[in-house]
Amino acid sequence: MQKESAPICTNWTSQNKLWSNLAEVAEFLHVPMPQALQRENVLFQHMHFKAGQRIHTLGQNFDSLYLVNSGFIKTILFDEFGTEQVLSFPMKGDVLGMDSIHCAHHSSEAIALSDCDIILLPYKTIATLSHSYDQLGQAIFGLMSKELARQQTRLSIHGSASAEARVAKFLLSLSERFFLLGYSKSTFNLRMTRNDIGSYLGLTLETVSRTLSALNELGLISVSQRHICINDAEALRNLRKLPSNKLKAKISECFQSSTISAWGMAPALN
Amino acid sequence: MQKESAPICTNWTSQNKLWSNLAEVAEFLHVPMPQALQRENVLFQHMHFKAGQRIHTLGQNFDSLYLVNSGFIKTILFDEFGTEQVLSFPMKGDVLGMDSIHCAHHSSEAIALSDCDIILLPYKTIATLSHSYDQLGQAIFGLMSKELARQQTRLSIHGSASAEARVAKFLLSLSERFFLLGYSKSTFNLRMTRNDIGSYLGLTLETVSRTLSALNELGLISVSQRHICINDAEALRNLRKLPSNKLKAKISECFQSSTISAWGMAPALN
DNA sequence: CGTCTAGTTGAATCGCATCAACAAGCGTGG
DNA sequence: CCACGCTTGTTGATGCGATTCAACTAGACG
Repeated sequence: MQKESAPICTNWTSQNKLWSNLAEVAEFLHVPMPQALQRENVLFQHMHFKAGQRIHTLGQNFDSLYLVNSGFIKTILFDEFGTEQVLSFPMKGDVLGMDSIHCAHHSSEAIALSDCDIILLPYKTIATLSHSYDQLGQAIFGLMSKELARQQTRLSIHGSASAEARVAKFLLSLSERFFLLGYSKSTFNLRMTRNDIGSYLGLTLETVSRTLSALNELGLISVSQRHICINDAEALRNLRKLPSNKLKAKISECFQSSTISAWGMAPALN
Repeated sequence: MQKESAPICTNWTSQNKLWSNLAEVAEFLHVPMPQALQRENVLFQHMHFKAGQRIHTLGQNFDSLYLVNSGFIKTILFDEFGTEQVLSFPMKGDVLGMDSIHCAHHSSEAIALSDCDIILLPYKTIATLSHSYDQLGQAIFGLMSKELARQQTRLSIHGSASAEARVAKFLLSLSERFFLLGYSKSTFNLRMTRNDIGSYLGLTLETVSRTLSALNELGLISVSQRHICINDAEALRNLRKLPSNKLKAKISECFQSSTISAWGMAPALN
């Protein structure tokens, strides 16, 4: 259970500023880099944020996209009554701010959940570069499109899935993302509070807590505070809903045994 | 209550095909058209769909965006268990298919809710044009960004709002969109079923039906089948939740009068 | 005429939110 | 050091709101 004090950043020096050239950014975005542009001398500024700081705030002028080089972030939206809704948990390689391109001001906020190193991609620069460097423009199209598709599947989850299924899917998606970044897919630390998770999933923090406890009791995961260990990814994937409390009560009325084995993979039960 | 047999299309002939030039498409997308391109002779094909037909289907090769010239559409996503989730109700001026740019196949389906005239915007053409015609590329960025922002507010509604508030917001947004297209903002026909609305809002069709009835009884709207008349948009805007049934029951126990006036604007009640 | 789909309405149930009490972790300051 | 407040997380009891199941009506269509 590593202390967070040793950051994983590669090209990190103790200064607050650092610059990346176009080739580095291109690699980050998985865009092929044509020879003709190899000597383009555009530089992109890095910015450093401490945990809790805002990368951008509601209403702030929009002039730049943000590429996450290291660290963890949450983005939030405020509804008409001022309550906040968590939209995403960006991490290394993700791009923020695309939802604000269409207007002059940011419609959401982004808050660092840990110390972060962020690369600024001024929108004007990106737009200009897209001329001569069409693969970049296409890459941005691709990024936004993927983001749209992700939001759509989130919507469908919000629409229909049970609390258990939502939490399970959330854990699996984190697991997947950590894996793609080269970390363990089965054990990791949550960077956000139960409240944040609840907001993200459309649940209350109590429900999230209870659900994690339930999955823990079933042995599908092991939870202790923010440390998560996924024991049975397949079961999580197939999970629709846990047996209802009433059902549980009835069953445990019958079998007074204290160790009741694997229920929870509900396809059979539902 | 007009028959639908008289379409509103302007440049419609009885043929199934028709072509638009770049200037027309640009105007549709509200993109300024530079002189240099005035004589660009790109043509965009129209396609005609009858109500119930699919504009594109799940898994179909992606090679084109779709610009709605007339008619009403729903787009749907299938979750892992095959149940469908309504994603949007595009109408005149909206662009479909942007969620599939990032991969070779459509991840969703689009179904015509009425007869439709659709302009095909081949993605390759758009991408190529974006070179020389940078405002077009920016416009696409803008469209996708706006779509992202819209999805985000939908997510936040799904997360927190009551059934009444969701239905109210839905009606208001339709009203707004009709208004922007030059139709009445207060009276219109729904083109989709209660089931579609429910799926779109994350509710069941019964709940939608009940909610519409309730709003009707309160006089905020008038409903009769698919015909909607908005009587008090302001009240709809401010609506958080209706008084609970239990509360209602209690109140009507006390006042046995049959005409109980305007409750429903719940800010005071919540 | 019967059949099918769309919509309405009622009654019962369930899942999650709400309210509340409590434990654990953590920094602060006496 | 412990006392203190503060945030985060856990767990229990209760109730509301939306779902579910079901019966019924109204149109559309052949």
